[in-house]
Amino acid sequence: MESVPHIAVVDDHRDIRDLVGKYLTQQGYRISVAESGSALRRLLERNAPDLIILDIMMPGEDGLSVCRQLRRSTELPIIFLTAMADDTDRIIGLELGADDYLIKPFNPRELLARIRAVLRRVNSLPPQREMPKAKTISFERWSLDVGRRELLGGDGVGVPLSTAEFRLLKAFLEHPGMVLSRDQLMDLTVGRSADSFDRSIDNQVSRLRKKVEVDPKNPSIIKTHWGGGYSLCAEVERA
Amino acid sequence: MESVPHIAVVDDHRDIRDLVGKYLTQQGYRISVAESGSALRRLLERNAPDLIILDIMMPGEDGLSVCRQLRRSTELPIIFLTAMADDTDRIIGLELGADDYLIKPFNPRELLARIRAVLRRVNSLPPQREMPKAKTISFERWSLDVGRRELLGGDGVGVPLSTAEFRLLKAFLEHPGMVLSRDQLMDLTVGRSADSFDRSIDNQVSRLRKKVEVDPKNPSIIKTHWGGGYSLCAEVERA
DNA sequence: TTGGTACGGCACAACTCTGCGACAAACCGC
DNA sequence: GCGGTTTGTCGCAGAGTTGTGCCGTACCAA
Repeated sequence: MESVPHIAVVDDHRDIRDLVGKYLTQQGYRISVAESGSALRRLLERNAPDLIILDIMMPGEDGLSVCRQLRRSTELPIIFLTAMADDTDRIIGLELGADDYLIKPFNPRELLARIRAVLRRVNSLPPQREMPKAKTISFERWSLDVGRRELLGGDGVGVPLSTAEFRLLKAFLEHPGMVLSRDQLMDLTVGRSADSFDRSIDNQVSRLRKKVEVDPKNPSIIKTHWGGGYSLCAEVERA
Repeated sequence: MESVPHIAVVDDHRDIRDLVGKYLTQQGYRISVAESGSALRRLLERNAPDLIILDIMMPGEDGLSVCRQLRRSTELPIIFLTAMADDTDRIIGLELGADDYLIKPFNPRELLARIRAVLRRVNSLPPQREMPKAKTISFERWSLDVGRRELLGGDGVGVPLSTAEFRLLKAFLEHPGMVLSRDQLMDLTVGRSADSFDRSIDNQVSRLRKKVEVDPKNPSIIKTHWGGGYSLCAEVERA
């Protein structure tokens, strides 16, 4: 989570999703919403969040079973946010592997504080001894050092990236080959949706191409899909 | 944490200590009790627990300041257990770096569930290898004497560092090359999270640069990453 | 070919983020 | 408590980045 933490809000009530989503967006988080467990699973496939806020009482699959299932495969932090007020419910929720449990009606600032507490714990980075960096993603003749936010050329020369460029490139590298619409790219980089005549992504792509492509006029790495978006066209290797 | 988790219970009321202690012992934990912040500190020296349960309202030093102080030096999980029921109190507690917050009167089973949730998270974390305690860390033409909290120049001249400066520098030296966000730096230095308009880190960086950089206006050791944070840009060597 | 739309790139304006001096609040040893 | 030190806040100036307008070009559908 080098950029903006990404939080998924799962609740069958639109107003709650909107409320929580809006508040957390305001607080600088990137938000995805889902109205059911299956919607959450679709979301996970596309774009895994750093934390999940989960309602319990939902029609169909309930939050507890969603949690149980998530825990089988992941360690994603989960915070229950629900109207069930009974001690026992809280205990069951926590026993299922949730990280925290907050009761509706809730104070948004408390939700925020709890989110931060959980993320703080999850992200606490262990001290590193050496410079050799952990996570780098290689493609073509480049390698992106995610921790250091630096793009290294095959010749070992570093190209400085701006924040937006870094996020954009990271978004591409995390979805290699996939055609990403401007809207998705906006979502992945700044966490807001593009209004219809937004050309900012085009611009960022252009800027990024200038740094990454051999011949920016004839891009070979970041391909344009007319009317669709862009895609990264390269073998990527994570190390 | 080898086999049995060790939990410290800090509360000025004997009955609470006994109650919680007994219950948790029954549940298979190893318990230590302390009736005040200073008692806790003595306990920490002898035998560090895996988790601390902390009351807020205590005569003398209150739980919040105990928490603040603990966070400066450790990442020990802390759960507040207290009668203060106000939202705001909870938020403050969590912002100070606590992991959870439970209100008296409480259901022991909920306490247990929350303890488990926190420990589960902590233990599932990175292999959290203990860093061999280095006495001094060298970089560029400096060496930091960690024990004496003193910065020695190549010419043997010592530069005094304030506490915050020392912590900041240490944080950088322990994560060389990494881009650290203000939030992470807050975490690493004072153990609390930064609210969005916090500029204190900028200031500390500025102050530190004045002591460390050859030309503070054109920093070469502590680099700024626009929109991202700061990073230490130097070979470090631990001894 | 022609019209309509989407994209590329340039340049500039607006904006956001940062550096840092100054000040005030908090802290600390006495 | 008291004076010195340290640390957080405010505010402004300056730096760097990002979005927008514009126009030329590429692409698609008749």
